[in-house]
Amino acid sequence: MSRILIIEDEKNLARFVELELKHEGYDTQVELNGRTGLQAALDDNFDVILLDLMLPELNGMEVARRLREKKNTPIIMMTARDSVIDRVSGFDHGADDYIVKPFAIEELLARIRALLRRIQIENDQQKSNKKSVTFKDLTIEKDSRIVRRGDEVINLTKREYELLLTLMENVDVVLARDVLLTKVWGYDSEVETNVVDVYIRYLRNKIDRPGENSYIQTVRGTGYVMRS
Amino acid sequence: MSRILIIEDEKNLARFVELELKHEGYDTQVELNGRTGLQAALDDNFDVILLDLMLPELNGMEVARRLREKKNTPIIMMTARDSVIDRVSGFDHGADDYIVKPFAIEELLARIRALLRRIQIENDQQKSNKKSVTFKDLTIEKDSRIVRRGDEVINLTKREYELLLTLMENVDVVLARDVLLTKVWGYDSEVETNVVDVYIRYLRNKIDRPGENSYIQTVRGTGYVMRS
DNA sequence: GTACTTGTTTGAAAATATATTACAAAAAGG
DNA sequence: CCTTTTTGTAATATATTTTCAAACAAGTAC
Repeated sequence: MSRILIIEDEKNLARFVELELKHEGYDTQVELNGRTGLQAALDDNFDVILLDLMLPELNGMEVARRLREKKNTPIIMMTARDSVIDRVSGFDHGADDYIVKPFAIEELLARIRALLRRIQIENDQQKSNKKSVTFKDLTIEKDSRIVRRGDEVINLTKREYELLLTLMENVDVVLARDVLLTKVWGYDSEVETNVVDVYIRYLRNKIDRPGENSYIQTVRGTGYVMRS
Repeated sequence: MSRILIIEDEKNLARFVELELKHEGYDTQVELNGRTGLQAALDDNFDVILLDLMLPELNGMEVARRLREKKNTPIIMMTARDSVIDRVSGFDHGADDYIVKPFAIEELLARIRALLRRIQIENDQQKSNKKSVTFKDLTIEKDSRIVRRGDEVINLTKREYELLLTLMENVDVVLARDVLLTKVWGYDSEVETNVVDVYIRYLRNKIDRPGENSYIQTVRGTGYVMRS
């Protein structure tokens, strides 16, 4: 079930849209001003955000801009009647679609469906599309499988490479040993979890510089993480 | 078993719906007008209220509005087809879903199930789905497991972290020692309840500032709580 | 005030988690 | 085949955490 955040200060409209969306089976949340709306959008992972342009405390444009610094949650901007300028700058600030008030609920529903579909397709494509991954001065070129620390090329074995890639594709997410095990060794692997530790050590030997803190942090009792 | 209140003046329809709901295993009660319906809804704790829009003595909109002043019992509004205009124009009545008469009983059942599920999920999820949790100037980022008091990062062990998270996901709820034990140490843990006290102390040492009141309050004879 | 209950603090032992190492088995590359 | 490299295991060492229990402090009831 898709989750939709409604940021709208006109309570009646917010309530009405919420009801309609729930009726359609979406999971919704309403925030009545820009500040709490932005907070909710950052704290939580919504599939779509319906964002009013005119908001108290923090206007819609500003909410979109600040959200975009951290996240790519798709935004449908709700603007007052035909202000073309708003439209243009709305897109500039990271809206993915817009709808002009007053609108028929059916049109909104159609736009949400279209956006969800579009995002879905983009996501599928994008995952396999990123060509390189970076963490500080470490880079991985996926096509060539070349790993560099600064200018220096680092030779990794297959397992080492995949373990590092997994960690680097999840910067700031603590990954438990068994998660790493299924991601790198496969869901049906029957190796001891200790191999993860051993490979972390191999990686640390190859990528870290003596005296400096390791790029790969241990979170005792939980797993490993590369912290930005 | 879920309890459902049916507020509907057409006796045949009310009777039919009641029968079907009982057949599905719900516990039901019927009220035939708005006044007694509202009274019943206030007096008793139902899981869902089926509310007809057109009612004698007090119409559905008014029932919903007055109920909402006191309670958040989920409401499914039953509207006639031609009152669709009502919902579009300014309605602020506090329904959680609606169904248009005449409806197939299966649709009603599906909407009740969906609503019950939604409520359930909302209750749990608001806690566990968020990426971060906040209490005053304390924040927890769940992915990275980083805990901050203001700008300062606080290092917690696994147990400390889970205990704090549990307390912060239940702000203003007093949690008994044995509840904390099952939530943090697991339902089959066999440690003394005193370890909870010990860990509360560790947490206080790490998160409180000298001279200030502790963020974690003791409720003598009961347990601990973080009060907002 | 005294007895009693409940919560706090402590230090040390026990349990656990992680790091490190050496080595054998398996795979890859000639 | 033989050599080299990679992979996984197991044992040991080290570091950290968890737990317990006892002493102490603070409330509560009489």
